[in-house]
Amino acid sequence: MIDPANILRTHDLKHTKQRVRVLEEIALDTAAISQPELEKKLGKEIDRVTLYRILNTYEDKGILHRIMDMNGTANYAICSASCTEHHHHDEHVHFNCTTCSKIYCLEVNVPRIKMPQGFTATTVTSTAYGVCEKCNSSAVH
Amino acid sequence: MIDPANILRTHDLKHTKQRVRVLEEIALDTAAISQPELEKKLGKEIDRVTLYRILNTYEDKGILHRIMDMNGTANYAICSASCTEHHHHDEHVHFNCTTCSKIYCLEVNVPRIKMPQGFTATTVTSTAYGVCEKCNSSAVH
DNA sequence: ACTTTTTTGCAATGAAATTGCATTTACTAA
DNA sequence: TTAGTAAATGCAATTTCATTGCAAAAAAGT
Repeated sequence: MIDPANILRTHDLKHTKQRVRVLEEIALDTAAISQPELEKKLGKEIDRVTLYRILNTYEDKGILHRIMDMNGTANYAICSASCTEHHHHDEHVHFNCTTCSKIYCLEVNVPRIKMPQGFTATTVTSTAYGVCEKCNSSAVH
Repeated sequence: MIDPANILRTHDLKHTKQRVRVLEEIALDTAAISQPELEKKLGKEIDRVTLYRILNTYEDKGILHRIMDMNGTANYAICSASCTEHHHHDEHVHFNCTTCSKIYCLEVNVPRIKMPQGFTATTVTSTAYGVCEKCNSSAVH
C-alpha cells in the first residue's frame, strides 16, 4: 500500500489533509480514477478548485500520471517509482474498459516502434480498448 | 487528393458548402487538425455549432477519425478507406509532435500486444511523442 | 417551381476549468 | 509553545468549451 505522508515528504510537499485524502482515494483502486469521479467522491470534503490544483501539482511532481480517455476526460493513477519530476516513465499499456470505462495501467511494456525517417520519438504510449477482467467475469455466461 | 463531393455522395450526406469546406480544410495538411484550429480557420464562414455537428457526423460515418491529444483536445484526420460507419480501423501509430503539437497518422501498424489474463482487447492504439520531420529539419544545427 | 426533409445559425443554457483574493493552515525558528 | 511567514485552501467571479431548442435557410426529389 502507499503511504501518503511519505510521498508528500519525499516530494517536498506540505502535508495537508486534502492532499492526503486525494492520494488515499486514488490508491483505493488499482484502476485509474477520473477527475469527475474524484470530484464526486471528494466534493464534500475538498473544494473543486483545490482538487484541480492538487492533481496538477501531483502530476508536475511525478506522483500521478494523467491519462486522457476517449472523451478527453483526465484520469489519474499513481506513478510507478521510476517517474520523476522531470520525466514520466509512462511506457506501459493503458487498458480502457468499454463497459465500466475504467482505465487500468497494465504491467506490459510497449514494444519498440520504428519511426519513419525524420521523426524522433521520446515516448510511446499504448491504449487498448476492450473489456476488463472484472466486467468479463461478471458478464452473463 | 480527396474529393469532398464524392465523399459526401458515398456516405449519403447532403452536399452543403459548409461540409465541403470542412473536408477541404482538413485535407490541406497531412497532419491532423485540432478542433480549435479548425474553428479559427473556418469560424468566419461556419458557425461554431455547425462545425461541431459536421465533425460529429463525419466521425459517425467513418469519414474522419478523432484523436485526443494530451490536453484532451480533439484532432481530426481523414480516415483511410477501410473505415466504415460501424468500425474505425484506426490501428496505426499517431505521432504527436511536442514542438508544433501536430498529430500525424503514421503508416506504421500498432504492434500486437498480449493482454493479461481476463482482459480482452478489441482495439489498440499507439501514440508516440517526440519531434516531427518538419520540426526536426527546421531545428538549429 | 413546389414540397418535404435536412441543415444551418442564433440564442440560451449547461458544464468544465481558471483566476484573484481573503482566510486558513502548515512549517520554522525563537 | 508560540509567533511569524510562506503556502494551500475555499469562495466568488470569470472564462472557455460544448450542447440544446428552435426558426430560417438550403438541399433533393417530384
